[in-house]
Amino acid sequence: MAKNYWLMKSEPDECSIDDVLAAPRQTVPWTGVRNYQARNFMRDAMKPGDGVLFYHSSCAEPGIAGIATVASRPYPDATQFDRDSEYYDPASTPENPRWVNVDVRAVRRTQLITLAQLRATPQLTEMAVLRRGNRLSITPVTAGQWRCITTRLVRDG
DNA sequence: GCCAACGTTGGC
DNA sequence: GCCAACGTTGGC
Repeated sequence: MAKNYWLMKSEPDECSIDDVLAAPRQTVPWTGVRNYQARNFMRDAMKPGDGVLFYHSSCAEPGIAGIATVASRPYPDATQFDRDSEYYDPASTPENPRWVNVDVRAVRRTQLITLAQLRATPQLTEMAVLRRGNRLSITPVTAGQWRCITTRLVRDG
């Protein structure tokens, strides 16, 4: 099957692209997703090797800060069973887990492409993350959008 | 801190 | 199944 492409939001205060690059094997488990639509993307559509635009949100300069890749199949999110975790879900059981995550491996940090720059790019006006009121932490990216953005990154660093 | 937008919850 | 209330996200 062909590669899919995704945009994944992370608050840099929690986990920045540099944090992922500094992690063992430059890989982190993408835990804590508690939205069904975002979960379903991981569970049903993501494959190892898919391309990821690493987006920094809820920060001074929101935008795409790096390139990453999906590094595992989906598996149960361990934080849902951890009573001490802010992501603990008492309604979920190991026999019937509600939440899953994939692993994400950072490929490289890039020059920041700001939200304003994304909005100003005519080829990107249809990007899901730019839609009004969008709150999804994981959104699909088309091959054309991926090409537009990564080409720009190759050109500008 | 504000607030628009949207998801979830729970009473009915 | 409806829908109001509430909570969360996330840019500004």
